[in-house]
Amino acid sequence: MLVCLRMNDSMVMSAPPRGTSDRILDAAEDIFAEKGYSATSLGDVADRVGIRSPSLYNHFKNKEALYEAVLERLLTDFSAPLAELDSGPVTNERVFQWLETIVRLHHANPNLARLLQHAALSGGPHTNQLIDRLFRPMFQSGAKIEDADISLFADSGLQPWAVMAFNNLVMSYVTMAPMYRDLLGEDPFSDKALANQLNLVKTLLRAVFEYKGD
Amino acid sequence: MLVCLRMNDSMVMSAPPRGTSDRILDAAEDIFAEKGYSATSLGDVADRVGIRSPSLYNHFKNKEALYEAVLERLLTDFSAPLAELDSGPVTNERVFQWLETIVRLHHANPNLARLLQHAALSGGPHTNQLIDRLFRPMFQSGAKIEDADISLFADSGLQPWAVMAFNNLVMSYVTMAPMYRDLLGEDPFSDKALANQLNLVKTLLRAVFEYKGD
DNA sequence: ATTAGAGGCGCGATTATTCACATTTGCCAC
DNA sequence: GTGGCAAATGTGAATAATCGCGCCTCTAAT
Repeated sequence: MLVCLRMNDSMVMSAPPRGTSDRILDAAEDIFAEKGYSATSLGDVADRVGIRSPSLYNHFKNKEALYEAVLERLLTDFSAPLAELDSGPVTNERVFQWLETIVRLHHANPNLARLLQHAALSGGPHTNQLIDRLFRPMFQSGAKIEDADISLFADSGLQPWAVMAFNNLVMSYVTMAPMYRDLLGEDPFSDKALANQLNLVKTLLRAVFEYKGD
Repeated sequence: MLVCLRMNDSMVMSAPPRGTSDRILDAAEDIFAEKGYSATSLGDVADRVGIRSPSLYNHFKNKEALYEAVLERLLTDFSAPLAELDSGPVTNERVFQWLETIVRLHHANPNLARLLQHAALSGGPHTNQLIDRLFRPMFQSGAKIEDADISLFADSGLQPWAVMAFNNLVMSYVTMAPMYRDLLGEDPFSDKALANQLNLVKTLLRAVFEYKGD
């Protein structure tokens, strides 16, 4: 027996405004990020969306295509803010901006870091795609270093490793978050924790800049 | 047709000296570290050992018990060298030793870091066990900080976060190793890379110690 | 001869994927 | 509005592959 045959405006507004495809992407992103590609079952994804797993195939060709779509959406979200920082010479100030940007991005959505970590661990075929889109721009951007403070690691050829080290510092905070919660008894994604992380990581960067070698 | 009915001494020496149980542990450790618990199939483990998967049950009760054994062996390997550092007051010099020790340990066997990262990502029931055995001793060891240089983060309550940051720096180098290989074109586990990593991470620590705040 | 350890067989559960079918939705002529 | 039609989107059933795991047999070394 049907009670309501027609929807009025208020019902439209209270309903989730996102399409099914987007809701599938949301659910799949979370579960892929948590369990990795092969341990994720399409049944789990479908359950979270509230549909049966065969219905997924109305929106995505197969599991691999769903993963690619999740990755694509994440990469575009992260690439845009980072591309802004790629113009002009690399200065002391710009490095601080870059660091603060990636900290805030990964706090706002931890899933890219988690997906990347899964890919790196398994060494699967998705690894290269992530490298090309996220990391290679950081090194082959024609950006020249002009600030003398950054020359600490430049001499010894350690600079790319140092950049990756700071990047890992940020990403591992996110991928280790459940452990932080249990170990230190604090929500690692609270505003307070974000401020802590920003403080810590910028202090570290400042120490590097002000440390004039041995 | 059997050609050799009895083994002589030279044959014993040329054969792998380890028992089947140990070879299973070796194989399982690698595969668990690579794919995580649920994505690891006992068939893969058995294949690498060179036996059929039901034979595994002659040595381990089930998949979970095999994982526990792998974890136990890794934890004992890592706990011993770190326990040495836990006696006496925490000095500047001792922190450098701790850092060098964990870098060398994780280079010698990257699997613990990978296993830990998988556990942290999935937030599974193994996480707490790892926390208790690896990290909690680092914080609740009655060790008192005596060296004034370490007081940088002590005031702001950031110290445990700073310790975890340096720890993550080391572990993420290992868990991201495949990505380093593709991105920088170098073997991340070569002796040269180990020296690089030690140089970088100790420079960072020295910078923190010599940086006297804002 | 006893026994540890390996192989073969197969059950039951889960997985990705397909297919045939039901239902809803957007749209257009009237 | 109304009727109808096609496309989009849902469902249950079925398939083939894989997985963890138990049972039984065989073999080789003590």
